[in-house]
Amino acid sequence: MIRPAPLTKAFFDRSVHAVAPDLIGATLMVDGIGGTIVEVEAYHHTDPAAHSYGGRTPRNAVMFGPPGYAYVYRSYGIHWCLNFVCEEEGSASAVLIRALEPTAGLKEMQRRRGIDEVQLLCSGPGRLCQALGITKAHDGMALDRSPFELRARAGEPAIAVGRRIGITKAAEEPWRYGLAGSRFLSRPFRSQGPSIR
DNA sequence: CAGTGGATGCTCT
DNA sequence: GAGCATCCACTGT
Repeated sequence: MIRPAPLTKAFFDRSVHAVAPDLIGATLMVDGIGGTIVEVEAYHHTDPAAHSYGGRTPRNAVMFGPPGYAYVYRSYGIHWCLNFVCEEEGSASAVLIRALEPTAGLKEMQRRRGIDEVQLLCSGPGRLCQALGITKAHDGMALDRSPFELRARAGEPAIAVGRRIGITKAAEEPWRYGLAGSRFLSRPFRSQGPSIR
């Protein structure tokens, strides 16, 4: 059996618009718990919706560092959100991880989330961070080392494209990517949507 | 289902 | 003091 290749820093050393769709179908684990990435959003440094758009601050500092690191921030005072920092001409871009299909550590995820429904364990950026135990402590950690474990997808899945969720600036940009037809998305994509691959 | 509003904390102006 | 890259509970069909 062929084991999928680990995602190295070189994988993230590309445009965020290339990395984001390539993450669909990849495996994300934290301390052995996680699943398949089924939904992400790209935030380019020239994008008004990106946290880095207004320049470097203490919160977004990791985005201005090298690619292949986790950027974690607090959302609405309650939730954590996980991003993967990418390279774009030495600037500050990142991919927001929005949903996983849980495959490993279901019982622990259910305990952390306080629910049993597998469908709702990781279907949303806040939910998946709670399920995987991601907090501010993971901000700035390398993605190619423990506790993170990332593996490339096998095959070429059909990828749905649509507008990003929950933002007001540049809301019309089609920079949300999902595994077409997945039951684990945070929200469905419009119809079959425009699809790539 | 769709729509609404509250919880809650931190960052930046 | 405003504004969130969210989630959940609740309402009304």
